[in-house]
Amino acid sequence: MAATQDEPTNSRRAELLRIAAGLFAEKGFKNTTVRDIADASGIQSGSLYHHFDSKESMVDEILSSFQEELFGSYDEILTSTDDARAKLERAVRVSFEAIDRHRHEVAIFQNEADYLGGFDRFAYLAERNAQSRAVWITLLDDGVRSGVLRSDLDIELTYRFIRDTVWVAVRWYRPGGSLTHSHVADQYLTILLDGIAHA
Amino acid sequence: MAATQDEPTNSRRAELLRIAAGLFAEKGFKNTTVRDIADASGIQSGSLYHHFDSKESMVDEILSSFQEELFGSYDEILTSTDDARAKLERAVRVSFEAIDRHRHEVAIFQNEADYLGGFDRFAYLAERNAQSRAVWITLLDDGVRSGVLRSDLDIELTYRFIRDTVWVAVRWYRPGGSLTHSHVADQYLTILLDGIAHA
DNA sequence: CACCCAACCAAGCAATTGCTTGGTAGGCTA
DNA sequence: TAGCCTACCAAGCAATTGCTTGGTTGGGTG
Repeated sequence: MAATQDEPTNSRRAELLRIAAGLFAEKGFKNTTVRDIADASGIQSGSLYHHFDSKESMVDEILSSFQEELFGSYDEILTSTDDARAKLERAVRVSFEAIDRHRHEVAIFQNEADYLGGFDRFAYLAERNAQSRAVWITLLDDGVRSGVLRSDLDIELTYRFIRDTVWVAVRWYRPGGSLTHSHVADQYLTILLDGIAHA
Repeated sequence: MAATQDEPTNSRRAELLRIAAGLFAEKGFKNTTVRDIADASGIQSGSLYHHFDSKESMVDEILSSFQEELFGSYDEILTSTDDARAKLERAVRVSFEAIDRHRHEVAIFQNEADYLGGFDRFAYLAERNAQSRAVWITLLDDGVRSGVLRSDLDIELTYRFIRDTVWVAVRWYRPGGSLTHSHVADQYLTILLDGIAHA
């Protein structure tokens, strides 16, 4: 797991990471060459190695710092005093917010977690995945127990459906477009909670 | 678009395609080398070129023949005499069935359509995408018009949610596992149509 | 028996890959 | 003014890539 040191003079470094994240998200990690990143940054490929150890270090920093922020938000929800339904709604909204503010990072995680997870260095990705599952299962269990959610649900399957549908939105959602992330979250919660069938 | 010629002696060819599909689905297209495919097939990498023009030809055949089958199923549904709700349910079930029977092909399409779509040769992927959208939008419109579905739905967003949630299941669904594709379809339709909230 | 042909091998080529090396420009500081 | 440090360049290396080439094998067919 990479250290995310926000030292005074890392603006250039941070910019290079942003550029790399965009390329990784768009073309895939392996499919993006260090020369691609260098070209997009207006420097030579070798110059990247003044800032970073390797291409792997770049994704590492991109992913780990994003995950840290995201799970901070989840923790806030879990420890809040909201009721089960409000917590579930907040978790969904926070996720769409993450897509809005960090679409490159989300896309990279969605597309590359399987591949990267194979390396020791990225073992934390699997841990984060388990942690995320724990959050959602807790929220769903609480929902059923408190009578907010239907009791005939297959919790495990429901978790997968929510997780997948929320995060896969990163494929088409574009910040600044005609849809805001909160509008998308509203619509999604409507469908998820009450279904699309006429009452 | 590749011709899918089922000539008498193409068993070896078909087997190589199946092996390639598995690798493309698991590791990605660009991330799978012709040597990987050859190793998995027990032959030399050069020998693949006795059967296929190029690595691209292989995905091409894999994807185009799958798409042909899938859209045949969709057409059957559209031209059937079922009511709006039954058609929608059938479309969902057919999709989960496709995941069950052709998970490699589905996974490849989900993961590589963006990348491959950039090449002229794979322009048909975008056409198929549009065709698929037309199918779902038609089903949803009919549903709203006939009163089966709620009229306050954002049809475009609803389409995206259904499409994404259905197909993304290929990431975790495993044929022969504890869940059958029809059980998954049942649960999904329950959530989709009636929601997860307590009535 | 002579021939054919599908299926393969062994070797290698040109391009692309991640990364290394030795050096330089220019702003800041003691 | 001397020294230092950040950010970079120019060149290239070893490995890997998709694909080509010329040749071999062995089961069938006339």
